Amino acid sequence: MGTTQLETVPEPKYWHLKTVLSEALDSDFSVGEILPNERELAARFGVARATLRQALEQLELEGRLQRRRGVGTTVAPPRMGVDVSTSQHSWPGAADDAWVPVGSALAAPPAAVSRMLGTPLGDELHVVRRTRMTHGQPVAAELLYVPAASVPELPAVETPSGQVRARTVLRELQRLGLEGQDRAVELGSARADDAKELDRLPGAPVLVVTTRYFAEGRTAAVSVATYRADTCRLTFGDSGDLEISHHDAPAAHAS
Amino acid sequence: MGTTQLETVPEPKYWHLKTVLSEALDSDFSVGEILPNERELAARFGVARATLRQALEQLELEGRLQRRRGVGTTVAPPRMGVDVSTSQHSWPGAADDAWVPVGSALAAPPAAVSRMLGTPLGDELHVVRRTRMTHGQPVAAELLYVPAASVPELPAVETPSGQVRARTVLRELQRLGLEGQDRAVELGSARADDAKELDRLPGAPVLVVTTRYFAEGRTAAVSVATYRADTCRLTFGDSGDLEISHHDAPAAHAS
DNA sequence: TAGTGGTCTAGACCACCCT
DNA sequence: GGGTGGTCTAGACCACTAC
Repeated sequence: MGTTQLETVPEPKYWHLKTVLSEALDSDFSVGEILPNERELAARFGVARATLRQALEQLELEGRLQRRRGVGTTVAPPRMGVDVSTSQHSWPGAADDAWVPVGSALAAPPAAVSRMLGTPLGDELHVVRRTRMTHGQPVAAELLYVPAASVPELPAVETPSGQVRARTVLRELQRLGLEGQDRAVELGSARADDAKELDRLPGAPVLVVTTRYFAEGRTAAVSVATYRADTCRLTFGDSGDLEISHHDAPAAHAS
Repeated sequence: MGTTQLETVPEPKYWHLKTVLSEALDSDFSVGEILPNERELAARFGVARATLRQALEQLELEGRLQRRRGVGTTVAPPRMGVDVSTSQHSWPGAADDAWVPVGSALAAPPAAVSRMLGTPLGDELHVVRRTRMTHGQPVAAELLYVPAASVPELPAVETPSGQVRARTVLRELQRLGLEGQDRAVELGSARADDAKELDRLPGAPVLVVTTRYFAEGRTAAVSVATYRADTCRLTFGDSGDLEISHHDAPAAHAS
């Protein structure tokens, strides 16, 4: 291990701060413990509050910290594994899969969803809102888009328009023979309504899971589920008990 | 008494700004086009540069923008779908799966990896670095951890320690009968070395895909792959041609 | 060398939670 | 009311890229 590096790269302060804080979290704090407030931490490290906040934001993004306005900053528990495996060949709302129907209404979907469903842009369809709970905490908010053609038996009149109607739409869906589904995951930021559902601020980072359900030779429904990125690790397969601490642990670097 | 409360909730400036910019991107700009610089944009909207930057950061997080120091801010193309489906029952490096071996060395893995492999903490093992290219762009950097027990035929001496050795380790891996694998996805921030590989700044948001490979009744190898979160949408199944524009499009809100 | 985004500062005020 | 994190400002300097 030769003394390789010159002084070439001045590391940003917030980056160094993040490292220091991360190590402090490992050694001096336990889960749930609250940290000193931002003004004091900034003073203690001799930086501006904005700089300190940049470090805290990174740590929150990595799921190490949890910050709540009016309360404080606490050490977050390890991320929970949330199973999103696609193996189960069943419609949403079938065996009750930890999702709780919240409501339903007729509305026009975003353009991207229209495209996937092959419905004319601006066409209204059933939109079912559901929430996924794990350990008593909301971890995901979902919008399920169901074209009227997929639930032909459903009365066209829109009377209940609430939780009751949501259950009705889901029940009607089960009639269709599910032929397959596929899934995509990407990073997004929470819309205001999803953020509220997830107990986060608007713009919070989320993992967006888009699922297409196939039946009768076409895309019969589309689900857009937003998972809290700070608290969730999405698992595919039987890796639910995987325990990953943090990706930024001291790493082995291959040349 | 029709006190229809307007504006009881003042929307943060950066949030409103993000919305305005997002719409402008849709209507007035095309992919690859460069935006006015930050100082001018801030002046044009009558906000401080820091506030404008908060909006730009959000848009970059959502994959709408791309910013490069010394160059400018450009409109990003839609995210590319990257297949990470686990169906293919093959070891990494088998049918050459768009991954390019970069190097290999002996090193001690992070604690979380040791735990998954069941190797003593601090034990050295083979660490293979690979890069995944798509459309000529690097989209992912991977560290593949292989315990010596999984490649018994490999000479213990560490001579080549480069790309040659990486290929050797991968070739030896194929000898084992792969019994299964599972996968987990979570949000992380790029370490300095991964960031360099991905042509991003340290701390850039990445999707971390952790894969466990099972053989001979145990976990025979672990892969930690970090994908650029700004440019990639991870797809599972045959949804590679899915085209999702942006999750924040005008949405239908169910009650 | 000129222009870009990235980092940093030292303040101020606001929204929210608790007691 | 007192304390927390969230937003915002108006500057300054630095690192990088391209010409």
